[in-house]
Amino acid sequence: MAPRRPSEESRARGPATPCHPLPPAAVHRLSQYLRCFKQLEAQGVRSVSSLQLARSFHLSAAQIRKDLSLLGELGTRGVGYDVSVLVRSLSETLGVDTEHRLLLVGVGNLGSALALSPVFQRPPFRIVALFDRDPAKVGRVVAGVPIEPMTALARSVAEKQIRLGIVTVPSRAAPSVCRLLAAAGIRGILNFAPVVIPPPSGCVIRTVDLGLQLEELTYLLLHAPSS
Amino acid sequence: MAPRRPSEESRARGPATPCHPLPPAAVHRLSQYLRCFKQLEAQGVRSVSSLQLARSFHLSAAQIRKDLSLLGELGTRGVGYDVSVLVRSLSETLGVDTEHRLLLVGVGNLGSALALSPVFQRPPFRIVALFDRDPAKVGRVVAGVPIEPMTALARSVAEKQIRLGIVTVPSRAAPSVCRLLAAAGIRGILNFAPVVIPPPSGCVIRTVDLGLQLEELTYLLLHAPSS
DNA sequence: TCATGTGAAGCAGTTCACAGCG
DNA sequence: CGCTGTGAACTGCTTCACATGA
Repeated sequence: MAPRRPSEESRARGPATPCHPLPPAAVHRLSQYLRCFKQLEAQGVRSVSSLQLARSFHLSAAQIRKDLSLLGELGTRGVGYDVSVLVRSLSETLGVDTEHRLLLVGVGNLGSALALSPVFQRPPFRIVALFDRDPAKVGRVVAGVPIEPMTALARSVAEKQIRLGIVTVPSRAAPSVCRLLAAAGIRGILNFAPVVIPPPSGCVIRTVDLGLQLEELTYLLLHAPSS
Repeated sequence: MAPRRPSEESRARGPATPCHPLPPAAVHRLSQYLRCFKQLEAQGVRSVSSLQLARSFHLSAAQIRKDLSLLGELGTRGVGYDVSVLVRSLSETLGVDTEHRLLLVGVGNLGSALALSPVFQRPPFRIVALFDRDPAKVGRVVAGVPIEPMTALARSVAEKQIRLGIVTVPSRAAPSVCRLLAAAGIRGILNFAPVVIPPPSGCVIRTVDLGLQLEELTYLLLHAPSS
């Protein structure tokens, strides 16, 4: 079924990333898997079976096999998967085998905290530019990066070739900031303001909404086991 | 279609919370809808049709109608929906018509930022207790709440009747902290540490993982329109 | 023999099209 | 006539069961 050429040179320089239209649900899980594979790698584990993985991840073994088979035949029948192969393959598919430079707009409490987060203290993600509308903040340095005024945004994006952005401005300002980023060439945005933002063309916006997460929890609390 | 078993005890309860087993995907959207309805209400809008809503939310009208019909017949045929009815009904279903007291463990950069977030400055969510392992932080006041030592956790949960928790501790500590919370009686946890945590019985854990969100974005960047 | 990879079955969620009601 | 509410078709994801190959 896999519409891939069974040529022997499987690790050739050519696109081992054959324009995958992976199911979104699978992408999410692959990301989780990658995290766990890296953990196993750090522990010195060389090989795992789908059953072992299932127990660690609290998922089904069939699910894991199907997800991994989407990337090609990564395992060895009768044996299992080689952890380092998994890490390499997943990293490549998800696009995290190269560095990604990010900018962050809105250096308030949340913005500062995110900029200082461990995620950005090692590859592949690195924050290389900070912006804030408040002139009093401009010039201050957070996480080793100086805060610039909004007027410097477009130029920085072009110069530093930034394609990803994080938006931690008040809800009111978020839609216009996202439009601004998209216009400057940003291709993907992680937005922390609790508002629905009209998606600019050519730019994906993913909103992380604390209140929404909490409401889903309260629903479960209300309509789940043991009242 | 909602009442599959017409002769059961479906009308037994007065309140419109008939032990809904709503699809998780629908719960997520209802939460989003509620946000928008509140916004419309604040703007003075009294009535909307599913088509108008679809345009504002960037969703399909059929989806909205189906989701809302899960809660009963909230609309008026030929007219549309009454905004205040929607707000009341959704709030009740999601369980946000009453106050929810939360605790937060791990008052570092991220923890402090979350505690100061606008979400907690008005109902229904309120942070009423902070905890940190670091003795140097104990006693400090953040967002009007004093930081307590971990040893005070179980007692506070019981005394203040807290059922929800936010965990912003380092990944290493997160699993044991979650076990601790569950043992103390916490029923739902929002975890910000990028680790897979074995779900304790009787307690739902929802993990918000920044790195995971970013990886999904990079995948889209890599395998989506206009390279 | 073992665990993978995969068609096929099963299920959930979404979209469609129209019946029903104001 | 307009818009909701909803069975029915449809799509896509998950689970199953087994053939495949080390």
